[in-house]
Amino acid sequence: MRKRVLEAAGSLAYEPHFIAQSLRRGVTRTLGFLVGDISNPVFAEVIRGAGDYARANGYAVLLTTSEGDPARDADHLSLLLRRRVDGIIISTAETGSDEVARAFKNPTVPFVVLDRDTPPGSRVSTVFGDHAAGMREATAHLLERGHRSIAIISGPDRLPPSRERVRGFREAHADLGVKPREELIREGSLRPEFGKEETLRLLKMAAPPTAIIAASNRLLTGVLEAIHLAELTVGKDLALVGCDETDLARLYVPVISVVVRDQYRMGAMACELLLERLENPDAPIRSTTLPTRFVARASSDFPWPPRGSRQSANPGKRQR
Amino acid sequence: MRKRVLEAAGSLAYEPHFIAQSLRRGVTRTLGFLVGDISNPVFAEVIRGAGDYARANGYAVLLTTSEGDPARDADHLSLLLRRRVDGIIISTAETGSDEVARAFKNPTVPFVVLDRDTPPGSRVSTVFGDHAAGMREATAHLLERGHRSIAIISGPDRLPPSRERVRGFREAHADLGVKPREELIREGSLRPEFGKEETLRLLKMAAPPTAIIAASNRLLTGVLEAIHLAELTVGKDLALVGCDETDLARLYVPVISVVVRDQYRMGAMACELLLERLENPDAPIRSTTLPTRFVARASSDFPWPPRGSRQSANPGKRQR
DNA sequence: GGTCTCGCTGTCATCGGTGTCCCGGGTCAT
DNA sequence: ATGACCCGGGACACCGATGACAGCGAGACC
Repeated sequence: MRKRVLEAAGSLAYEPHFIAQSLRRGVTRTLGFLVGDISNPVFAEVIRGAGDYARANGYAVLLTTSEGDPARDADHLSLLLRRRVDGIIISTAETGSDEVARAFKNPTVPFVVLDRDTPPGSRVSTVFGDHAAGMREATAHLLERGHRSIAIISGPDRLPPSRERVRGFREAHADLGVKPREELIREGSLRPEFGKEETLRLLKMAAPPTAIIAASNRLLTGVLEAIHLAELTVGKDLALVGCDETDLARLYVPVISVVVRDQYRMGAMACELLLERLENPDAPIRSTTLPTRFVARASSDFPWPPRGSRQSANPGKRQR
Repeated sequence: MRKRVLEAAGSLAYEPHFIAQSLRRGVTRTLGFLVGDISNPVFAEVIRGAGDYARANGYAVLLTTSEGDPARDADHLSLLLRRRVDGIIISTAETGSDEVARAFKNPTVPFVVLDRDTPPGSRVSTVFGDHAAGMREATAHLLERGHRSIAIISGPDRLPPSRERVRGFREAHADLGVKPREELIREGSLRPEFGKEETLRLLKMAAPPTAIIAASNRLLTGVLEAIHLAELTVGKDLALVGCDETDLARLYVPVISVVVRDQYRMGAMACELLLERLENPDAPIRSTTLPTRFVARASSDFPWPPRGSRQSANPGKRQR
């Protein structure tokens, strides 16, 4: 009997009306994905990871991007809720918004937060990258090669990836009993211009750093711009380390060492945590941390001071 | 009276149930966006352009990506239709799929096709970039600087951007009455590996090209890899031109000349054409072409043969 | 006073799927 | 023979918004 019905349905090319199903079941099988900054190339992979996982489980993804504007975060959040998405993956703008914080504390649908702090009392799952570990490796690598004046340019302290990267940087110094020079730690913003300005400032110092760490792929572009402006050469005049596997890092000359994370997996993991809670409403809130790894390359993998350089103990007097 | 009702609705925080509205009105105010290749960084901008325009008009965007697999194109297309999107923007994989072609001929919702051929008899709007014009400029620029052996590495002939770029390349030669060397025109695939292999092959020739044009941003990464492998230097041993404003092009040393298009506008335009047909069901099918422009930079903007080079008329014997 | 026009109210069907309930007929075990 | 049980089938309510329509009372005008 069942078979006969299915056959008939097949021959008539019957497809259930998705909207009617949604109305009846009270479930749309649609997820919202709110990214703060889609112009960051690494997000393409996160989106792909989340989208693939969602689709494999019969969910579709509504994508919105707030371009770093916290007010838009809130707008898009309510837009997604109005559209009755079943759950939301969110990686907000640099600055948080009150409305978003409120939504975290009293969520109407399950949330998964990506690499962002959640206010105390939040009832949301989280996925973090273990950014400190990779940066610790990277810093250790530079220290081992002889650098003692390492600069790190990072985003604002309130963003976990930025904060954790600085933490890893400090830990690596502590591991070796070396005191980092505090004036070389520049935290502020993820905008490439910040990377550029801070690098220019660093390079103008009496005792400039011998190595620079750009603690985000977007900062790296600014740092490189500044290095070009200063007419210095990476791998010769100074060592450089970036974050994330981008075309730029892979194809720059010299190839740039980076701290990498598995973006695709982050997206898929966020989606997994979300679906877990959707399929089983009383599943507990979970938090996951995914590893990061340092990849040493020509931009930093050489002894300091370089062989045959006229570099003194004070690295300030650099030849061109 | 009307005011009193609205006030009451406001004070009760009443929000119409989106799904019920969709069912009743037969319209979801949701668009589908199917991109063939989301790992291409330029798509982030297209997506942003389309998303912004859609949102400004009360539409949301369901994003799916087929990662270059034509079978997935078809799957995702039917997925979008099952979800009752009101219209679809589509930039398919490299190879077309029969099902997709059929959908173009007999669309159940309005379609806008981005930079892709449509089979004869299609009833869809299209948005193209004027890739030939930009490439013609780029080629003329190289010819003016003295190059007579210019190679172009492009995607398959069936993709309009690839095909048009080669066309522009030929036109620029014809404009100056110069015959391009046919063996330097390499059409095949957009995969970076193709760019790498073809570049290696070109550089091994008895009379290698003095300038290389990578006719896509993804090919550029492969071309650069090959140039590094061959231990040549861009801007000295050969001139290089790429496509699209990427971090890599902007920050490579030397800065890479590129043919650029306004990605954001392409996305917004696609969305505009789609909404035009949604708001007015008997609006005619429209096609738009958006301009491209060549930006000359250090990687190509120098006379050939370079000053003080021992380069002969035959550019094959290159010094390192 | 009668008629006409408004504006407001309440009722109902519809969009399409789906869970529930009930009924009748058949099978099986006791 | 009787009750337990299963299966097919029909009827119906419901999800929430919304367009249509009828009914009704108030005010305007002749």
